[in-house]
Amino acid sequence: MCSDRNKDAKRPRRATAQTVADLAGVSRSAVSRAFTPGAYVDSEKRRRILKIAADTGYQPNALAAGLKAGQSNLVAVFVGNMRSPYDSAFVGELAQALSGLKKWPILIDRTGANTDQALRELLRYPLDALILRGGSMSEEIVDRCARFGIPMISSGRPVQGPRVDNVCCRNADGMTMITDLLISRGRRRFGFLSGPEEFYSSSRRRAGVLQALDRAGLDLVAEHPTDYSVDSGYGAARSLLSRASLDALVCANDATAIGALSAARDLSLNVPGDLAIVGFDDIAMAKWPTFRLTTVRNPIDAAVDAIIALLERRLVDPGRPEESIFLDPSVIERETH
Amino acid sequence: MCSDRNKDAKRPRRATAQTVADLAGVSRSAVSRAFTPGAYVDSEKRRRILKIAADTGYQPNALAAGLKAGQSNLVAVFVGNMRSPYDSAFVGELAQALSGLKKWPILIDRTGANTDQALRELLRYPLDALILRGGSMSEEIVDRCARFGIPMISSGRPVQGPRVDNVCCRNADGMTMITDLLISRGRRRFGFLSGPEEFYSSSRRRAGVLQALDRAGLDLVAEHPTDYSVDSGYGAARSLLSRASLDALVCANDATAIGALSAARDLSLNVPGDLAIVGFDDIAMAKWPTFRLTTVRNPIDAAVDAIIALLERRLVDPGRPEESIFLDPSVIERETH
DNA sequence: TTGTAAGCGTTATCAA
DNA sequence: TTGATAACGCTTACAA
Repeated sequence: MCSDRNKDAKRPRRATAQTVADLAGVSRSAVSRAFTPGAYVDSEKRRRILKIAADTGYQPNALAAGLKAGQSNLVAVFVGNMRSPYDSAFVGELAQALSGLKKWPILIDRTGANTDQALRELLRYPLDALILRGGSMSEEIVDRCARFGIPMISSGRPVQGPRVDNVCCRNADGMTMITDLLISRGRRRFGFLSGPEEFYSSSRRRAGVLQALDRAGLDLVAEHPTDYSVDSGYGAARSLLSRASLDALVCANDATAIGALSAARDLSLNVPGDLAIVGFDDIAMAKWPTFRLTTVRNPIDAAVDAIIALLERRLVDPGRPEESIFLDPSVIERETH
Repeated sequence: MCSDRNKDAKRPRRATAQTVADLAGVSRSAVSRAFTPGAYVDSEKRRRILKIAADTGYQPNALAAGLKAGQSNLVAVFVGNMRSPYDSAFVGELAQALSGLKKWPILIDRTGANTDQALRELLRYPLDALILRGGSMSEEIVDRCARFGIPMISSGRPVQGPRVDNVCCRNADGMTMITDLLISRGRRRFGFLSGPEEFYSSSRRRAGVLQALDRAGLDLVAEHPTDYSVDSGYGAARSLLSRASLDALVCANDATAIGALSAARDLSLNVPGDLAIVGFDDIAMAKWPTFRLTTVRNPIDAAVDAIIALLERRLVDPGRPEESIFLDPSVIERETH
């Protein structure tokens, strides 16, 4: 093929500090100072410069500024699965909070074909940090991230490593609380829908249920694994409910609880009359009119606040000791218990 | 393994091409060439350089490379609301597809406090493009984006402007198809739950319903606005169903259809016996066991494919004429019609 | 308060 | 095939 004829139709290069400086009759550094809060510039001159900048659409090039400063203001956000309501709400909140700090989230979805490769490519940018939604990720991949050398904040799975800070919900406590609630309401025959083995949250949540039952002198009557999806919750609940007589079904997350709720309905069980069903996370769907699910709130806002706080501290002092923040879940009583 | 020699030190600066060059006893340019596919380097030397790079953790600094090239490989993805299942699934798919192109999505959520400000700040990066999920955004904000001067791809709301390409689902056709289906099944008394006036999709979807009814010589019996949320769908449906006798309720999206489904149940209406309820989008929840919603598929995969294609073409030839790709929706028959 | 000049880490060009 | 060199656009000592 031949060379393109509209080569001159190239995208116009953006205005630079020099462009503005020439137009304003000042030096390039004056322009830079006009954009630097607290720098020494005659305030009248600054006004003139900013005016011309606005007219020409000039903005300091963040690539050049970042190169100079050794900081990109870019933050990788690595998340398990954007199709999970919890993860996507988490990402939305986080993106908002980061933009307040003028940090920009680059989104990486674990479900991508070769994420490892992609993550490595992304590291060509001198990222300020890597924020990991590790609750929905395997230990292996999380550990790999911790070795990249950039500051990391892991949410949902505690990770040991240099410059790795942690935010984590007290999963076990949450489950103990809600199981206690069910016990106090007279439930005695408990079933449990567990999460994927490789997720940290799964084992902690299971431990919480077992602890509450143990203290009450009760045994788990039946148990079934799930992959945390609605469908697998549905299947697991059907199988469990058809082979055991239960009066309470604790589910490792809301999605499986929602599946279980549907299964109970299909089996003509009365919820909460015959059977209590509870979940964990308090995703948006939990309060939908059809479900009104009693659940444990895994607070996204608190998690995001904690991440932001840890990030700010780490950026101020990169050598500071690693820190972990634990979040308290709370029971949300709706209509399925 | 993990050497932590400078625990008090500032974050170590990353290895540069010079570091690797010195170690390998070659010039900086040789290192650069080793990382440039198809550049002239002795293949043995390249191997040695890459080995040393791997050992030192060297990767070319994307900020410097981008500064040089006048291209950042960064793409802004501006989305209406990450709490909407459609938008978040869209973002997930898009992020995956972009990483295959080595383009990195920076996520901006419209619901942020001062998004306009944030977007402007983000433009300090020489972004390759701005991808806009405009279906869930007002015209005003979309037009503002079109004026930023960087290539833009709008999905879900056609936008006129230089270097603005469009991807859009044939909303009206989809609604016409599903309304035709209901008519062919004998439905005659139609209600409609409309979307927010300021969203482009709302009016198109409404037009599609009206066209099908018109051709069949039917009138819309009743109509109620929503904000596209489940709750507003629930409220709108309750209000509509209590004042009009309907045998079909067409909803402008799946969320409102799901709300309507719950309202119908609470009113002891038999779906689909007494009343058909259908939605639009085919979000993940539409196929959940409790809903099994008949709906119109608004194909995310096709939209993402189209966006990627448009992006590639625009990057190759920035001056090319603007292009629009229209996507065909399809009816998904489940159990509510 | 202002301007000059020296990098930041790359890559493209050019001469060897 | 290789190495020196000149940008890319910015910030910040340092000098004026």
